[in-house]
Amino acid sequence: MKRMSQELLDLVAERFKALSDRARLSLLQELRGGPMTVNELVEATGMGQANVSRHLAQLFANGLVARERDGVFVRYELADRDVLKLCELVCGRLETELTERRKVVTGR
Amino acid sequence: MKRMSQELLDLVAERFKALSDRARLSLLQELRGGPMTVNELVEATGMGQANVSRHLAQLFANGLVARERDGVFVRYELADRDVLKLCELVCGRLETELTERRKVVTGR
DNA sequence: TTGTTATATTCCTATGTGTGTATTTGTGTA
DNA sequence: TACACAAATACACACATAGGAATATAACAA
Repeated sequence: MKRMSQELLDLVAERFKALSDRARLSLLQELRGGPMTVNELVEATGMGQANVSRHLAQLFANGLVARERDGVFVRYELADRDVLKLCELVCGRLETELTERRKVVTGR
Repeated sequence: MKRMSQELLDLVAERFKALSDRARLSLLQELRGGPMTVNELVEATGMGQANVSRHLAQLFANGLVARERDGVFVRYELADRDVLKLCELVCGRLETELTERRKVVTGR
C-alpha cells in the first residue's frame, strides 16, 4: 500500500473537481446520447454559450470528453465509458443511501 | 436512458466536490491502513488540527468515512471499499494517460 | 467541583470558482 | 475581399472555499 505523491494527489483532486459541478455533470448527461455541438448543448441545457464552452474546455482538459472539429462546428463526446462508470458509482451510492434514509423517515 | 433531476445532479456534484481536495484525499489515503483518531491524522499529514477536523466532517457528511467515539477520542475510518474504488478508477485513468504522454515526449 | 486533553466550531482573510456581457478567433461562403 | 455564424476568450463581479488562530465543546480523571 504505497502512498501517493503530493503531485499525483493534486491531479486526482483536479479530476474530481472537474466532476464536481452541476453544469458540467449535466453536459456529460446530455452527451450520453452521442456527440453534440456546443450550440446543441446550449439549447439542450439552457445554459449560456460562453458558459457551456468554458465547461467543455475544462472537461476536455481533464480527459473526460473528446472533441472534433466539423467545419464551423465543434462536436464533443464522452471520452469513454469509464467516465459514466464514475458517475454511476457515485449515483449507486447515493441511491442506496437515499433509499435507506427514506426507510428511516417514512417506515417503508 | 433517463435524465437525472437537477436535485440529484447537485448531490452527485457535492459528493465529487468532497473528493476534489488534496487535503481530503490524503486523509482518505491515510485511512486505508485502518481507523485513526483525529490527532493521529494530524501527525500523519502535518495539517493543522482544525483543518483536519473540518475536512473529516465534510467527508463524514458525504458518507465517505464513518466515525466512532472512543472515550475522548474519535476514530475515523473509510466508509467502505467503494470509496477507494472511486479513487482507483481515477488513478487508473491518470496512470494510463501519463504513461502515454511519456511515450509521446520521451519516445519510450 | 476543577483541570486536562481531544475534537469541534467560530472568525477572519486570501484565494478560487461560476456566470453574464462583450469581444475575439476560427471557419466557411458570397 | 467582406460577411455570417460557431466557438473560444477577456473582463468584471458575486460567491464559495481552504486555512490559521482562537475559542468552545465533550469526555474523562482527580
